[in-house]
Amino acid sequence: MKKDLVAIIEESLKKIGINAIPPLDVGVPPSEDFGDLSTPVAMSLSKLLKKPPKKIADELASCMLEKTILERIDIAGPGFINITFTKEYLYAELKKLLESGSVFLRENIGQGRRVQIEFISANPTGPLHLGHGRGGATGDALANLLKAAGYHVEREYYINDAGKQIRLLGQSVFAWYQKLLGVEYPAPEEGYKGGYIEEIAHEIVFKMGSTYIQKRFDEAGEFFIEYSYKKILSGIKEDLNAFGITFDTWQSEKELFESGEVSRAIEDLRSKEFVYEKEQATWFRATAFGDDKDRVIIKQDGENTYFTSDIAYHRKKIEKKYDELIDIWGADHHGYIPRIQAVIEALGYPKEKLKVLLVQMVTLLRGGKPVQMSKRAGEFVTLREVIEEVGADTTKFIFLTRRPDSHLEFDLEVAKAQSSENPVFYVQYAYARINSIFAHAQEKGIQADKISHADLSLLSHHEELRIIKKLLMYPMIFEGAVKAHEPHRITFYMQELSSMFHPYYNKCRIVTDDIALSRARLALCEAIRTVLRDGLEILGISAPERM
RNA sequence: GCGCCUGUAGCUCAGUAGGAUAGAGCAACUGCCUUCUAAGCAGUGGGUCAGGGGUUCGAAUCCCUUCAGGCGCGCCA
Repeated sequence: MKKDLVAIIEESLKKIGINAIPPLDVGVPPSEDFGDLSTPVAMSLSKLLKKPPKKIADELASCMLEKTILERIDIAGPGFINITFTKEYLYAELKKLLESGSVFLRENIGQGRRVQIEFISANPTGPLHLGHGRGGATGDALANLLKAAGYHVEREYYINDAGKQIRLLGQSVFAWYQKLLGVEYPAPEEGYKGGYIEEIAHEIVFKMGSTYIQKRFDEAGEFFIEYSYKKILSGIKEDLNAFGITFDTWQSEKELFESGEVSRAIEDLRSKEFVYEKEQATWFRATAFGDDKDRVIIKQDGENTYFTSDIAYHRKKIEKKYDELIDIWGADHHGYIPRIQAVIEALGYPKEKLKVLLVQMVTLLRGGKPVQMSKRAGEFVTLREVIEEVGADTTKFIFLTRRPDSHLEFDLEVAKAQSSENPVFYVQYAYARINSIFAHAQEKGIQADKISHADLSLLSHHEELRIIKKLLMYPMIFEGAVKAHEPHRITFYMQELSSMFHPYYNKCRIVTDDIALSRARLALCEAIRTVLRDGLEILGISAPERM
């Protein structure tokens, strides 16, 4: 719909002698009475052409008038050009939608370009919490969205299975293990304290007995570290499975060290003179690329920082020649962006190669009161608990009705209480309802194959035309969501479409004795179902056959 | 102190890359199930877009500033 109009406007602009065509702004007017689509192009050209907007609009309109798909062209307000399509055009486009389904709905914006999206990447030192859930829902939906738009998308989870935190995890479990066997052993300072630490220790006692009793940590540590993080990682994978999120690749940090990629990355930067020694430490010259200060990569004690492996990790990613890299981070890591972009540039790539999408913090509430969370103290509500309490679809939907950069209050009581009237069910119910209509139609003997040949011109009710127009706007919403990397636009569209379908259902009976009309209406339902399915699939939310 | 994000209806949030009369859900109130699913429908009320300046044909949106909240500013991750 938008594409056709843009083509017409461009052609008309040329006719009135404008060849340098600016990016055309086409949108939906504030009121349906104004028309189907609208453009302020006459106003934006006014200064350039030194003519009043209305005059330009008049000239454009007279060129556009000869187009047969346009029913009406109105010039309104300060110079808006409002256009209304003919019914014939709407029916023809609806027919295309019915015939080609997602091909019609999804603009091929990616053209096969390769994108990698890295998200969640929570340390395997404890279970996932709600913040990871938000990052997960967002990353997964964005991946689905870009894939639907013709990108070749890979989802990656980066596993921080090396370094200090993971050792601290092993020590925490080790201390519990000794304690369970009656040996007094000090828990590490700043160690992990959740109940899951004790559980893992129990498991080790059960499996290994007293093999490691009264050993020193540096004798037994490797076993405890490995066992613990692998256990936690498999728990994370189960949680992700319950949340309906999958990854294509899992990159281990440890492996980056073992394969020598970390040292190669450092040597690479050193050879470019972006790495130097100072005060018994090794530094990366981040200030050469606009960061506030240089950053340590090898500490005085000879240990690497987390940043060191991140350099190697991003080097590895960038050398895989993706067209675009997207990292999704919690907003508390925002200060880290200049540093990692400095790495990208130091490696000889434009910093735009990596896009970091920040997802804001989630405040978890129960009945309006904040739930205190501290990972190390072991006090937190896990993602799994939230999924079990309010449901995966509802949880995802709540995340996907917000912009990523909005601070989110997630009230467990509200999410649960609204459950029966939650907008997610409103959308899913529309889908289930349509299935039910089709089941009923089949009982009445209206065959599905006849629906595709329905006489769509019988869809003449005001409600029906509104719905058709809404359906035809989907590609436009889709395109906007893809370009802005904003899946939530799809969510809002889904709600709007559903809010047209339900009243229609109540007002106009779909299956009646009038076979021809029934077929036409079923065809419309089929189109709605197609769009709902497409949108829900992108959001990663289930489309239930019945409810 | 500096940096990033946020401030829109009682609550939770949208507002399409500056466009027309600022929207939705929830909550509140009134009606509707012998007909394809009432997780639905029809209707009512609800606003100093945090405050103040500026940019221009036009600002919730861009710039400056004040206020409020969140998060960062490690040889932690």
